[in-house]
Amino acid sequence: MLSKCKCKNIPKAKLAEIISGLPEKAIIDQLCEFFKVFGDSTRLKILYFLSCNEFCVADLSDLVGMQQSAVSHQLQTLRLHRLVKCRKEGTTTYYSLNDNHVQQIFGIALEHINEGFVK
Amino acid sequence: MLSKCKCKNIPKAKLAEIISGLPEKAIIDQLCEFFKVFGDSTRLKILYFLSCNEFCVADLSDLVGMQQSAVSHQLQTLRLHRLVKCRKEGTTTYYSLNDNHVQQIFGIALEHINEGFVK
DNA sequence: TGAATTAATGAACATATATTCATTAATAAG
DNA sequence: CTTATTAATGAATATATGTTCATTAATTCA
Repeated sequence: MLSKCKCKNIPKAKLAEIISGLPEKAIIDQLCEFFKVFGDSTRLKILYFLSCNEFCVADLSDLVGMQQSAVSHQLQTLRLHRLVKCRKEGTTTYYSLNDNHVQQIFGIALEHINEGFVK
Repeated sequence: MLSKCKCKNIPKAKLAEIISGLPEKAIIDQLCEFFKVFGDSTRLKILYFLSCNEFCVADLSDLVGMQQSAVSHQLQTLRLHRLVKCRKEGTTTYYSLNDNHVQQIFGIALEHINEGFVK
């Protein structure tokens, strides 16, 4: 490990500890997928609106200004990642947030963004 | 707004409030970009290692098992998003975390993932 | 000055992904 | 039963993005 590198200012024991502390691939992949979900403006808008109230697909379509199909596809990925849940009433499907972490995540992200203007 | 929708179970006043509360495009785009940075396994690994210690590019290249160029490109994006900072010493560049939110974000994301197994 | 080392950069390529279009499924209403 | 409505799905396309390869820049050392 670290064959070519000249950075020897870290004890081997600590280095081994760091390497063994790397989360296993499955965890990293899940983290990755989780963050990817937030990395799309349409999904972010949907999540914002659902953080205010439950909405049906047609509502969300209007609100985010995107076709029904596009919104439905995005809701599917949000569902698959358990960020939203839905209940059906006749032919309409009402979506709502399923994860209390969404708000926290947004808060931290906004802090980071705001710091960009301060610095 | 909400022309075709039958979901009238929300007062117009509240709806207007919700719509006006939508963060402006610039903010959403920034949020989006911020989360995209975390949506890549190579970058996640880099961030993990940098959360333990500072490392030079060659180190990180070995640690994440990826070519120097790939790591350098990813470090560039991490730098552009102010998640890492660097200091130069001769020809080597040492990178370290620049954002105290990274740990928090990871924590919340891990909570979400773990809940997936409980439910 | 010239060779070696480390990192950064640019172009090309391959893959991933968001959107659109068209269709289907499911339910409600006439 | 037929039509209308709402949402979900699949295929196709266009765009975005990560990695590699090749090169360049900057610094150190002989």
